Amino acid sequence: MEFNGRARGEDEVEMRKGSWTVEEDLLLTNYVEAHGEGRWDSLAREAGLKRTGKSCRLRWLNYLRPDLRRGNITPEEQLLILELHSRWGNRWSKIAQHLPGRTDNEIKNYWRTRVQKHAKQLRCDVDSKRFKDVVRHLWMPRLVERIRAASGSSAVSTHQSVNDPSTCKRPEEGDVEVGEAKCAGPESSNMVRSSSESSEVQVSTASVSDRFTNCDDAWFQETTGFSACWPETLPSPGACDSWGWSMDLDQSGWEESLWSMEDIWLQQQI
DNA sequence: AATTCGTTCAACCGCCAAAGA
DNA sequence: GTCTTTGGCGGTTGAACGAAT
Repeated sequence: MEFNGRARGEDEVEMRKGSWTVEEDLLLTNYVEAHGEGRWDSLAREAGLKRTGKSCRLRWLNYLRPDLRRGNITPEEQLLILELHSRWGNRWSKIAQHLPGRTDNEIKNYWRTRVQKHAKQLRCDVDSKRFKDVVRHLWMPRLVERIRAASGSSAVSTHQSVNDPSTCKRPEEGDVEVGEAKCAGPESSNMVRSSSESSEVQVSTASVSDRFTNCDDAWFQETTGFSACWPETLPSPGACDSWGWSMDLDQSGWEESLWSMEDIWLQQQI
């Protein structure tokens, strides 16, 4: 355990750093439950914790508060993160506001460990158009499919629904507002509202997936800023280099069961 | 069994803006 | 108007752990 000294008036208070002990967690939890959040610096002192206010705040928000959601990021949450990140970039706290029980730190870690890993595997920058296209055309449809499969409804041919205008459906009057855009479909139970940054935003995982399977590229580009450009003909599995990718997408573990290039190629042939 | 390597995530750091003195 | 304190945010680090060799 590390300490750092800090002058406070006449007192030289030694601040603890590093991992929190069970006793510290108890002290903080009991104090916050009795007195509420806020005034973290004085809270730390009054609770008898030799920690900075910032450290206490972080510990409470990221680990101790009772409404935290534990466990793996679900496909619905993944889809929402991808969607919101495409809109807002690295605004982790803003994104976290739309995932109840998840912290900005958790989402940031998810992005860095999972999403950036895929970009690295594809040998492209996470902010590049190519990677955004992969997210939009491979990853998100796959997530939608998984969500639909898990919910028991009939799976939609994602490629067709995204790219064939005849099967696409424009949002209609009365559909649910999502940011500046509209989407059709039922609301999920974890719908949240935020009125930050002047424009009211409503986002739900279900509405995002519905919108994704029901809408066309132009509309998607309008609402997300993605420049959709599904290739006219996809390369065969053995010809990935024509897309500039030498990565073997058949290998297992590309976001669990994310589509292999062969899956996509086969769909193209149907 | 021991060692190396890769991944995950809790915690820290630095910067910035808002509030208060 | 200026300085100080406080809290919030995004970026980064490092310990812990599991998998691979």
